[in-house]
Amino acid sequence: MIKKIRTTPRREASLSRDRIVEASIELLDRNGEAGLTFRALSERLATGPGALYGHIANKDDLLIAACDAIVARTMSECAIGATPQATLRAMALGMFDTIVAHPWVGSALTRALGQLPIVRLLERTGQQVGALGVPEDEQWAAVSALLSYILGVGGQNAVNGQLARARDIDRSTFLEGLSTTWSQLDPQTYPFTRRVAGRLRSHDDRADFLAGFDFILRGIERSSS
Amino acid sequence: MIKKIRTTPRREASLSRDRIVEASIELLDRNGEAGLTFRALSERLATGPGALYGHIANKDDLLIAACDAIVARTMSECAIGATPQATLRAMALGMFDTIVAHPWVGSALTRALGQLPIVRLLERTGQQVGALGVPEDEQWAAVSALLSYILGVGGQNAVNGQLARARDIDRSTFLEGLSTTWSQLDPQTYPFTRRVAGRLRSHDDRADFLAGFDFILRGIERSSS
DNA sequence: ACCTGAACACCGTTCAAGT
DNA sequence: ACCTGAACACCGTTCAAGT
Repeated sequence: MIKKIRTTPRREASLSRDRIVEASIELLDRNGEAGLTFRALSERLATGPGALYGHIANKDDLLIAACDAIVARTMSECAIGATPQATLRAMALGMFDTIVAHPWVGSALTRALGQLPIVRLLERTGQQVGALGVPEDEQWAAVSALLSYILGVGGQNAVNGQLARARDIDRSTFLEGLSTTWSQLDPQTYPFTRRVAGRLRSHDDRADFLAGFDFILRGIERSSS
Repeated sequence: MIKKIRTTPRREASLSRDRIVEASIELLDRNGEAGLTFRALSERLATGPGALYGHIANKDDLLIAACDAIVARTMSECAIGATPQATLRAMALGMFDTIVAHPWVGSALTRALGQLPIVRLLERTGQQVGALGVPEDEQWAAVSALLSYILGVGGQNAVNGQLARARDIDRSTFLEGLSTTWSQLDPQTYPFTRRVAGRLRSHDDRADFLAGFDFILRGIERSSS
């Protein structure tokens, strides 16, 4: 007896939350936040848009789940340093780099208030701040400052990346344009902005990020000693 | 001769960018980011959705313009202090309060990279950091740290506010829920989060914000002295 | 029990037609 | 020159019907 030949390709596996999240990440990485669509997603998974609602609550839920998968990976990969400061810096840089690689993670994080991806960051930050010797009743302030900063820069980098994709401008031409716009501002009301306009093109986001993180660390150390 | 009686109400004024922005702010304040719709907006202005495109480029442009109107007002209202530190703190608190009052401003700001509302913040911050005595080549790092922090907290507060509106939960019941969720996490992997869960309900966002801002200020002072 | 996909109630944006 | 508003090309989400 001859084996029956399939006319439609076999589905890789049955639909599951994990497969949906994995496919979402691919779509988000390829086309940014606009690339995640229930129609595109269901096509990729060879099903109908309605089927997805059996495994996820809605689009927000899906985006946060995708974000959490990426954050969990970053947390497990970034190094534990010799000192709490080093561990915190490694985590911060790890997040910076993943947001550069997956800009949509930056905007997803800002919308995940209190949810799992944020809790992962909160926990690691909290443990290291404790190890730093900050008294218990000052730990929350320190942790929320560090986290707010990471999320703030992350959000900026997200725009950076999505803007770069939207118009398919490369980063340096965008900065070039911003630099000329800023240098044409009124010198009376915008002296500082005009002054930094020139240096905009050559600056290093990653170094600036780390410098800012170190300001906060130093401020924390100073206040608890 | 009898005056002709109008059958439709007279338009207040002809369509203009300012009137559109003003109406947008009212819609955003009333119903959040979801409330700003070209249909709702054109109805409010007694015109068709297409007419708006004569005065604004697209929805993003409109949102940033509305955001800038609010930020400009805040900048002009917040006090100039006796010291650069005091002025910076007043500006930061002014932004915090306006974002609490207009949560959509928080998310609009994050998407306004390099645009007018950001430039207003950048300029004032830069001038005060200069007055603080930070050497020229370290000013950019200090300014971008302070700004990233403000934008980071602003983004969080925006979610806070929009989340409160979406489900019409009040803030304390939301924190209550988060507090119980966090306190049920695995004690082995989430000791810090569990520990702070209890204090979540009673904490003061505004005080935390200021404490974090002061960490950065202290870090800046320390590194440049 | 789970999937399917047409249908619903929306969006932002465009553009021929009007004034 | 400017406004009008139907039309276009999409969304997220639902739900009767299928298997």
